[in-house]
Amino acid sequence: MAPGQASKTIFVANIPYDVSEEQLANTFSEAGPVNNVEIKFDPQTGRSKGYAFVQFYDEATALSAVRNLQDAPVNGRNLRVELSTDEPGPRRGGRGSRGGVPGQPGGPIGNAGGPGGPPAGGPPGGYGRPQHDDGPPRGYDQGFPGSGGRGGPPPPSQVNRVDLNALPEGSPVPPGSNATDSISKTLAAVTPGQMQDVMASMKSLITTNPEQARQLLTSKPQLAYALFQAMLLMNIVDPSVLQRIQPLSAAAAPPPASNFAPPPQQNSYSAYPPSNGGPPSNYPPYPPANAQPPAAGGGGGYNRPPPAQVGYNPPPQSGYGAPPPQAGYGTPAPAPPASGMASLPPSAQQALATLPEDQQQMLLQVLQLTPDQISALDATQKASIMQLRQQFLGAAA
DNA sequence: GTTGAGCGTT
Repeated sequence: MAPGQASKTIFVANIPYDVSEEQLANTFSEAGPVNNVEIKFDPQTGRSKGYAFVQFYDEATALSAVRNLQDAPVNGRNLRVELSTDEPGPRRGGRGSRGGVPGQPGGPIGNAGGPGGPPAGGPPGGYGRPQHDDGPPRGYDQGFPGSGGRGGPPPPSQVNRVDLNALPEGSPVPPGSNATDSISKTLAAVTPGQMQDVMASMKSLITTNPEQARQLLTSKPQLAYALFQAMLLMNIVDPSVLQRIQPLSAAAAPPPASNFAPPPQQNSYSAYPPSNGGPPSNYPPYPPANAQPPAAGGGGGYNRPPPAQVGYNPPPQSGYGAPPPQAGYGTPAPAPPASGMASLPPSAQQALATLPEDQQQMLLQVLQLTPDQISALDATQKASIMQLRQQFLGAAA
């Protein structure tokens, strides 16, 4: 290894036996995005050995953690924090497929099976390990499933940085329209390619710099809203997700406009606590344990629960109510108004006017469905149609 | 109580 190489991983000792990896992740995310946390367990007793390894995405953050969280009190003990010196890999008996020090850890992720690791299932010692993991058994992983190719922690050079201070304020909402209308219109003027670009960038930011992504989305709720809308348009997210978050949002805050839900704030993605300077928000110390009991799973570290259903699951393929934008649904060419449009509210007409004609036709049909016709559809179709109607008709839906 | 896995071979 290169001389003077610092480790991305810190060694944390003096951890109380009853502290979970999640708590540690939470604690150390104060220094920066945490890649992985692994408390070491005694395989015989199933008990924590009182120390852990916390991996960050870069050395600087690891150093910062050593400085800032040295002696941090956790459940009545003061953590001892040092840069880790040892590698988990090859020196221990096995033939090291992890030889040496990789430029980047290919390590903490990509474990196929479930064996090994500390007994997460049922430690005899009566030490109750908080149950949160399911899925990939290795460590506390950050990152999204799905496309993108690389699952591992990005090298610092690839970490996305957004200058949050340089963001434009956005344009004012035109009179006679509301924010959600404006967002819909803006989206309608964006080509699928652009939309995908934005998605990819956002995904990348979330993956590499979750804290900033959180700040971004929190401080620019219109972005969050637009992204969600885009995901619906692109069939990345099933419209039924809407049904699930809507009551939550409505209960949490009064709707800003007559339309539906504000951006999904702290729903399933309260990843990191505010390190500093973030917008005010209430964080639970760590995600409440109201999750469904996972099957005893997993060896290694703790996996931060992924955002519930909002994965990259391609929803229904066919027979799907919403118009899947085939090609160029973004062309902002103002088409001549279709005939039935007069029956729509002005804001809906405006929104429609930004769409290509074939889409206008389709939307008109959807918007003008009678309740009887709608109720004849299956649940999925109904959901997407309701979504469209709400989008274009607002309260009139 | 204080520096970490083993499986099994493209």
